[in-house]
Amino acid sequence: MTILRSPLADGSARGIPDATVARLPIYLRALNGLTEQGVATCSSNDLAEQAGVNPAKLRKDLSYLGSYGTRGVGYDVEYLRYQIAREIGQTQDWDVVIVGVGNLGSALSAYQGFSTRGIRVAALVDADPDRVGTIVSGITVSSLDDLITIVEDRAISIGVIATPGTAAQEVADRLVAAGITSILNFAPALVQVPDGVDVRKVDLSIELQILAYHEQRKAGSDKAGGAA
Amino acid sequence: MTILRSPLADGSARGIPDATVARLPIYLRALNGLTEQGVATCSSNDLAEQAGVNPAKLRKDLSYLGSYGTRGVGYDVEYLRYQIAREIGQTQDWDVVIVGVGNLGSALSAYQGFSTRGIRVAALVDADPDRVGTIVSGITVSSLDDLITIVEDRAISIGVIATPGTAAQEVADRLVAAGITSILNFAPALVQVPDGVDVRKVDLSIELQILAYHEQRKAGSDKAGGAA
DNA sequence: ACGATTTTGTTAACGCGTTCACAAACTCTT
DNA sequence: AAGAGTTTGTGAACGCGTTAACAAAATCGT
Repeated sequence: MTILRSPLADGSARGIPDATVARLPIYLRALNGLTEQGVATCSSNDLAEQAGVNPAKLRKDLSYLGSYGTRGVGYDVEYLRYQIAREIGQTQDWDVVIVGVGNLGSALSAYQGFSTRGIRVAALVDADPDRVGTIVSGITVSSLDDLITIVEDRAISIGVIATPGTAAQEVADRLVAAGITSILNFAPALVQVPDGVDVRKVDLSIELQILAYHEQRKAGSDKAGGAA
Repeated sequence: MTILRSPLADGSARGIPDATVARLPIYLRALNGLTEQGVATCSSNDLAEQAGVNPAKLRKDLSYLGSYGTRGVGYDVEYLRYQIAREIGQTQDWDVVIVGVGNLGSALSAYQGFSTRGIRVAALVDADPDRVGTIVSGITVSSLDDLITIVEDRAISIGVIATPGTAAQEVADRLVAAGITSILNFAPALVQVPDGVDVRKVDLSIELQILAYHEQRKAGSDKAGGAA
């Protein structure tokens, strides 16, 4: 239980704010775009525009990583790209296991965007015996009962829940029991996990419901769409 | 151009914070769960636990809508459910058009969670002629060129981008031209839209990259996984 | 009827994140 | 070499969201 936070013991910056961490992949993508355009150097203004953020915010975010720019010049695109990639662990590939090979799980397993961002779908798992053994996106679907073996053998630390909401907690428990310490939950249910396990939630319905709220607000000004 | 914000002219509360709006669907789901369990009344503690938030936060959120609870008693589940549903526009169904019927678009069109949350996939659109005319989730795929007609005929105000990143801006432009005023963007690219159009972004890779960052942090304590 | 108990609605403090503004540091021109 | 022009890195102000704390208002028990 080495809980010691080690405040900047080595060179690496520690304690990067969550909001910044969430933006680093965006910067990385923007830098990749600049590289493809043949841009070798960029200012914080350039990069901020590419990433769709305030330049000051960008600079502050980068300052948490270190001083990788040059005053009066800007940032070396390739150098900064590598530094961010190293910081967020994208110098290596991360294996993930997807639980639930329905429509969403299948789509995720085929998602093109993962491989270029250091994410590799290493295994597919489903509870339905009819699905076990079938091949999806080139991967043979395994049984949920084999989860522990799969996770241990391939040293997987990230799991994705793409099941119905009713199965989410059960799956989460099994993932944790298998040694998974990070979970991305697409199921419309919140899962309880022990300390030390990270959970992020993506809720497709809620995103649309939020948009619907704003739509109603817009319409309300004109036609006063009351629930008469 | 009635930009007047009308500070609580009628009964409806105005200016609900974004963070609160994002949680209202969660409360709604929690309330539905309580209804299914046959619970008729609940305290803020009960509901907050179901929703996975702080009770004080829940009460503050609800206070933006009005005073729908009873001191010493709690909230009537059905009554509160209706009030929230009305506030976020879920007393009606919202039609959405999904652009891009690849793996992700197909999965979204089949997603069970939408219908129970007032979201109805009203149309599917794709630029690929081979896909146009095929039937996906019971819906005939239309051509991207027919977008304007579809949106106008069915009075759709919400669009979903489920295309590759390279097509995202082009699709967004077409959606806006067709009259769409809210966009949910799944493509790994940021899109520019004029004022008055809301865009929300869901980035599947980034969610996993954020988890990978934390995984690296965890592992770093033990094996100092340096990029030597 | 009245005090004890429960629970909401709200105010105030706190913390985090964003943004501004500017000194430090670099390049370029003359 | 020195000043003008750029651009980074960061300290400070600001704003939003979260949380704690408590008064107001209802029920319950006697």
